[in-house]
Amino acid sequence: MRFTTEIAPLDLDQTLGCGQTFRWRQQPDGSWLGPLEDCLIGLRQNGARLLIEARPSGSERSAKRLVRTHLRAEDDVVKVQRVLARDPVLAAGIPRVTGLRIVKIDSWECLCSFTLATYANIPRISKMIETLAQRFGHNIVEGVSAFPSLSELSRATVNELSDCGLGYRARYIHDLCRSVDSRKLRRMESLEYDDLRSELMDLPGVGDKVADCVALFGFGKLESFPIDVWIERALARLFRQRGSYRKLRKFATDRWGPYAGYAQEYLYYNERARASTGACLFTE
DNA sequence: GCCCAGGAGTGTG
DNA sequence: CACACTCATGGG
Repeated sequence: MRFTTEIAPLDLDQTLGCGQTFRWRQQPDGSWLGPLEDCLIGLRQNGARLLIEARPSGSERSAKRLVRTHLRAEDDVVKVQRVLARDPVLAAGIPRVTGLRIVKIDSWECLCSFTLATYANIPRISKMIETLAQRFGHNIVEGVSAFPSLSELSRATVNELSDCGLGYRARYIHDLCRSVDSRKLRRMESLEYDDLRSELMDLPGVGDKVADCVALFGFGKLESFPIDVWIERALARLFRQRGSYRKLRKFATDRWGPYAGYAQEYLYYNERARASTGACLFTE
């Protein structure tokens, strides 16, 4: 079953390919394939129109909602960009990333994904997540499995997790499964950013950066500003800001307030594009 | 082979 | 609070 939905502005390649998600794969024909909950979704962009294919058959009804939630279709990114464009450093580059959207990831999957993302490169992170899905998740269609639920992943021993190539992160995931339950996750959905952040940081393997990533992508807190090595470089080069996580986070919060998450996304995209192609959107 | 990765935890000054 | 050190491993 194929159908369409309208999300604008949207640049699917930028949004799904920039490294904020780990399970979307671009196909040789340019379309994107990835699992959302119990659907395998195929996406192709035609201007403002998004072509959706969903499997297995019978899942089409929920697929459109899944896609719109994942791509945060209701975000008023035009307003976000109008506000952020007042920033003299961001202003010049924003017209080139208008279709780059923050994604919304399932909170449990997001918590695990960014806990795994410590001290590993993106191809490896993707592989760790893929292996966990195949070994402990449930099958969606042939060859594709959903990310394991909390109860599914709780059955894994540390050794089994190590065998998935997690390294020292096996212990983090194992302990995470025993520090969280579905009731706690549901309650965290209702917390404001500050309380959510401190609760996340109480979890094993979750520090400043992971907590902010999970708050942003897993719980949709757009004021969150995760600072990784790329953002550190961007802040140093473009804004002459260096120092502790706390200090840099305060700089971002004071400067971009409720839209810090989108500012982070633009800076992250730019910094990585700069490293790989030399292209640079923002001026110092 | 070498380098480093969307860091976190722990111990020390 | 700031820094140093370790963690376990694979992708580029």
